[in-house]
Amino acid sequence: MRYNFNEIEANWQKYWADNQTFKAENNSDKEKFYVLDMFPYPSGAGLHVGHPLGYIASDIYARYKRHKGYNVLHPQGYDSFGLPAEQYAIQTGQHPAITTAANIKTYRRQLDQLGFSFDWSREVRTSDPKYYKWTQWVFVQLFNSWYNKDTNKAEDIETLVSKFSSDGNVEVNAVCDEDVGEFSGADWNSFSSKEQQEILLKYRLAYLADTEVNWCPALGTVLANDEIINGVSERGGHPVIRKKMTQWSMRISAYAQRLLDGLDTIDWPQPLKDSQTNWIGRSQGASVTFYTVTSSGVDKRYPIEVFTTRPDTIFGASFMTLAPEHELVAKITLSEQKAEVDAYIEATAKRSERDRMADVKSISGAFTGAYAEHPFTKKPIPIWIGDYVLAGYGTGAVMSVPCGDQRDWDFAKHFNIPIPNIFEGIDISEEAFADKEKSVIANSDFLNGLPYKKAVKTAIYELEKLGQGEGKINYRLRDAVFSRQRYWGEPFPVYYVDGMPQMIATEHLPIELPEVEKYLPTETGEPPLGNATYWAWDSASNEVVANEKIDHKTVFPLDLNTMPGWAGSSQYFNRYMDPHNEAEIFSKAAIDYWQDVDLYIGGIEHATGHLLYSRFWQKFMFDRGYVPQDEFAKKMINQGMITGTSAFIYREEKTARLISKGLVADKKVTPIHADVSLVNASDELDIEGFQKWQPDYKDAEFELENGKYIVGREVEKMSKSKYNVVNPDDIVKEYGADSLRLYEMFLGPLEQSKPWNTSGITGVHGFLKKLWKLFHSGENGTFYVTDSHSSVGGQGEGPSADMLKSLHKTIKKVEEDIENFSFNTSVSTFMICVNELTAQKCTSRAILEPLAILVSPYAPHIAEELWKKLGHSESIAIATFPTFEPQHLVESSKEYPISFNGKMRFKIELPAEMSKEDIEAAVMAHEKTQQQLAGRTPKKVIVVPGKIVNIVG
RNA sequence: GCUCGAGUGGUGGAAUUGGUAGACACGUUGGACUUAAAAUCCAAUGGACAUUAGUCCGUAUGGGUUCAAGUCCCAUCUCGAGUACCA
Repeated sequence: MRYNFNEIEANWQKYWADNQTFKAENNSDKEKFYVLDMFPYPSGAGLHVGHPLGYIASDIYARYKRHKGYNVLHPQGYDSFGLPAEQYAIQTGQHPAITTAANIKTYRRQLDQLGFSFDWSREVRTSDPKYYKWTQWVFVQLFNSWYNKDTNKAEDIETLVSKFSSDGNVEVNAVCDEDVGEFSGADWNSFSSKEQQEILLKYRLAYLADTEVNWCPALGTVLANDEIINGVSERGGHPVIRKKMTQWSMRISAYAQRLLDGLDTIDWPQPLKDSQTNWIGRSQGASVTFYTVTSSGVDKRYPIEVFTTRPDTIFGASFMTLAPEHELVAKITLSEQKAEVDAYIEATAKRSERDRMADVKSISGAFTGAYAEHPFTKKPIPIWIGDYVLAGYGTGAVMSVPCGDQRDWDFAKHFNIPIPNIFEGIDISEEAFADKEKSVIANSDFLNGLPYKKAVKTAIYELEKLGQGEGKINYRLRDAVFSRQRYWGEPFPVYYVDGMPQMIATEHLPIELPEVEKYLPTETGEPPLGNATYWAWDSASNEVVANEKIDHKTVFPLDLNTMPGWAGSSQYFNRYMDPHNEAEIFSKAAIDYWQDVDLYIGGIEHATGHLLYSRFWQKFMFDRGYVPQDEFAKKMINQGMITGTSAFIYREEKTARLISKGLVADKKVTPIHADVSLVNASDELDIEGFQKWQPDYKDAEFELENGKYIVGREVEKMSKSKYNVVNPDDIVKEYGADSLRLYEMFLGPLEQSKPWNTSGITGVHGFLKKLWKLFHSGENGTFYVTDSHSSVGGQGEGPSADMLKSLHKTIKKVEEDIENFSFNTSVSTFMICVNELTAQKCTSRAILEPLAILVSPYAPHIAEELWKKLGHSESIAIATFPTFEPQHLVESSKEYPISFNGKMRFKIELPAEMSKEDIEAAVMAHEKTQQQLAGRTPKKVIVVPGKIVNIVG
């Protein structure tokens, strides 16, 4: 009887769906285990073989944990808001909801055919109003919160209001905008409601502010820092410019230190932690205040605050540099320098972010004519502006120490500014000396002779005495812009009264996305929601009404922006715990039971986006008492990418002939992608198929080698445009889902990226066939299993000692491998096991039953089929994972005295199944080892057949 | 530039705390079965010499520690990922 995988798989998938086999209960006496995948964005292209890699791994782990007796939560859903559906809508007029629904259908079919054990009853979609109701709700909670530095957590905004009305803001230690002035309790109470609202906005965790944003004209929207790669947009690669706009922002900077500290408490991959650490960019140093010198012609003693990590080099500061955008520039520039400075500012503003980054080498700047007083020497130092100082980092101003910083050195050299040397015995005539650990300070008054660390401390101490500085920690992490000028995203539950944002109460949520005729920005440049005619809020009836009813008395305009992609993905892992709850985001009982994610598998590309924002939201939710854990995922695994193996044909430039790879030599050729499905395993091109696929080459002349056209190969990212996409549907049809699952695991370590190569799948497919054949006798194809449970190694039809050994070796290895996520080596272990059992013609139930359970996480369908044939009525999903019983390998270990060369004696520990003679033979075979052992007296030598495993002592 | 990570056959990759390097699989070659093909099964497969036994060389390169190094240490080279005027 043939191994008919297609039939078997379809049957079991239906059985699992009909019986809701993988439904997780929120009430269970079992210990919980939560295995989470990053939910997919349902793109129009469907899945390729690279996408399910992480899902297969998490499914293996989830099934394994179920076998181990855990109540496993393994949900799946869709991150279904996003740009591609919107752009498709712009081009075709098709509503994004329709394309999204169609794409989800394809995804679901593709996921189902791979046999995943998802609990689909908990499916969420971020674009579903029932879901985004709670995304909007979290936003409202953020709006209604502020960050108290004294308690080091987020608190209800009402606690801030009551502080303001009793004592003003002087005693309040909050994370807030920098431009809040001081006021007393009496002041606060005398402010108008609008003034109060304006002040509160500067404290809220979700706040509205005029911020300089990354504006992408081509996409017509702003982008967060993590959505920009090398100065162009991540999606589409369009240029990005700086622009001031009123935007919603998230005060994630309040959590910078906690986001760093939290990394020590979670088991996440080191590269991922490193990239979050770099992104947060903590740097410890000092803030120093310089004052402008009035005698140089400036009208006032303006303070200029700078941030430095090297306060020890303060005596080497020979000038200051301000960012061209710095607000003081206009105030301090002397009239004779004004023309030059203005020209420079204008020139910088014109340069796009990209130009500025591409052109790091060229040095430019302008002198303001003003001077600042050095805090210690009291000597005047010139104030310059230069675009190497960034407005967005620190205070946008630096004290320039050319002898200790290469950029300052280059700037000083270029503009002929003196470079005083403050390092003992260091030559700085060719470059700056930045190695702080090796520096000893000189020419620096009270810092002379001090090493780096002491010098820093002393400098800060002296600055504090002067009242001109203090130790400070600076973070690179900026607040996250939260508004997008797009259609296909969560609308804000916000309307505006007198220009001030008002939140819509929970009971009136969700605010559903309005219908629009066009998905493009309006002619006046408003976001796409500006096209909606039914988009105003009636605060009397609490409902969305038509724009024409706006009267600014009870009917007000709604916010025209939508939320960014990461909004919906920042709380989905918690919503899965109680996805159908309409009264709460999740019940207390549900979150208390499930707590957090035990294993999260997904791509590292979300390191500074989704994964950072989600940690921020979780910490916020923790502060406000909604969740019991302040990190949402205990363990994280980043699966590698499966790359494609592209095929190339070579067109000779002059003749347009298509030349086989081996004949190209040094001819000038253009490589052209060929569809990988037209190439066989020996890299031979199906010429006829190729011409059918690309009719342009119908008459092309092919230059063959040995009558074949051989293509070139290159490993690239799998993508439609490279014609190297392998569709899992095709693989499943030909080899079955179990083969695909096994093969993706067999391909290599989970965390590593590796190229796809379809021809290798025959190896694991052969394994499954062998497993099948083991218990189906050849002639009539009947299922055959010996039921005898006679003793180990005994006569009759029970399992032999060798069979038990094969099985238990496998149990041990597979269990260890699953716990370590080394799925590739456990697949090899299965193959060895089945080969050994086949050689021994094993038909014993006592071997087959545990083996079926063992294999079932990897190849669930065939395992279920065997399980059923063994006479079980329940699904294998609830079977118990076999335990390793070492007595089948080694019944006991004894110690034997062994002598070498008649001289040395030591005891060895050996398995009972080996005779003393065997051991001696094994040891003697290692002549080298013997020689090397001479002169030492090991306490113990651990031996397995033919091998010395360890020498102790 | 900085921060991580990695270099093992023709290929993907194995190798517990240092303990027979190359498991397992692909590919290749030869054989069996077949009219033929597919499928299946068997054998060989790091290199060199020897073809019976065997010997020598081999984990990017050069050193070092150790009885013993793919594994630990130092230096160099190469590749990959992230980040980039962050003061």
